[in-house]
Amino acid sequence: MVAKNKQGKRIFLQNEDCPIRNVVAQIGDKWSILILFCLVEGPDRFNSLKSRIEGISQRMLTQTLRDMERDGYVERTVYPEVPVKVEYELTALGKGLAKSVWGLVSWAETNHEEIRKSRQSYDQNSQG
Amino acid sequence: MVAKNKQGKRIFLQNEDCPIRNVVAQIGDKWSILILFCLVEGPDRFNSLKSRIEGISQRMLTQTLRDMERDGYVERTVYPEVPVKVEYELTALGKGLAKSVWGLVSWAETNHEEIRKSRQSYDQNSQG
DNA sequence: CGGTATCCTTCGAGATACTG
DNA sequence: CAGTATCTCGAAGGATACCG
Repeated sequence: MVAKNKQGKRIFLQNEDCPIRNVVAQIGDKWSILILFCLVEGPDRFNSLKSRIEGISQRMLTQTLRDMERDGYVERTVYPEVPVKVEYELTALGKGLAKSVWGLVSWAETNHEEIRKSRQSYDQNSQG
Repeated sequence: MVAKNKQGKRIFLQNEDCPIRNVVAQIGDKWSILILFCLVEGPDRFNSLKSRIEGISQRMLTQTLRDMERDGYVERTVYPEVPVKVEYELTALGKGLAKSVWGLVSWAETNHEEIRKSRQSYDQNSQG
């Protein structure tokens, strides 16, 4: 499962060994980047994240944090207080990811309006 | 629908006006980036792309190309020969996107192995 | 050659209820 | 507080057949 250039040379994989699929597809989900950028500011707790990211369900916050922990982007620390307190913090890997995603995000912010206009004009022309 | 920092300041939207969701979520799908990088090398035809991107179905190639055309990343040109020839080519916007995605992709390639190891160790520890 | 149209399965993700 | 367990629904995407 590979993509090739015109000379037939493999350019990258798309299976489970593919860096793109393993990184981009993972953080391309609905919530990962939002969580990533919340945690860039510093460690935060479960319910604080939940309230900062409007619209996320408890289930998806838990699941996305677990996936990010599994990938090594996030470290989870439990403080055995009563009631229990759990903090999530970016690892060095997570900070590196955030930094490298930032270029794409700022490009998106810069070009968002042009993209929106392109969609509008495309949708208008395909009405007739 | 916004994410906020700890002071309650909005940091970005997650609804239809959100640059991140509108760009990252779109190209975070299963095929967009693969197509994007195939077209970075130059214009290409439908069936050529189909054979270069192993595993993609005709349906998904069409659909993803249409979405990319709608966003303004790709320009579609029909040559009324017999049989018909259709070429897809990156626009300036598409080239800009490719360039800004490249940073993330190369980060992914660099750190892919570390991520893989993190997953392995996470999965081992959660077995017991 | 370059598509559409249709069917069908899988998976992401919201809602809700319960727990240490 | 910080989760887990189910249920459910809609969208994503593969397979297949047909078309200009």
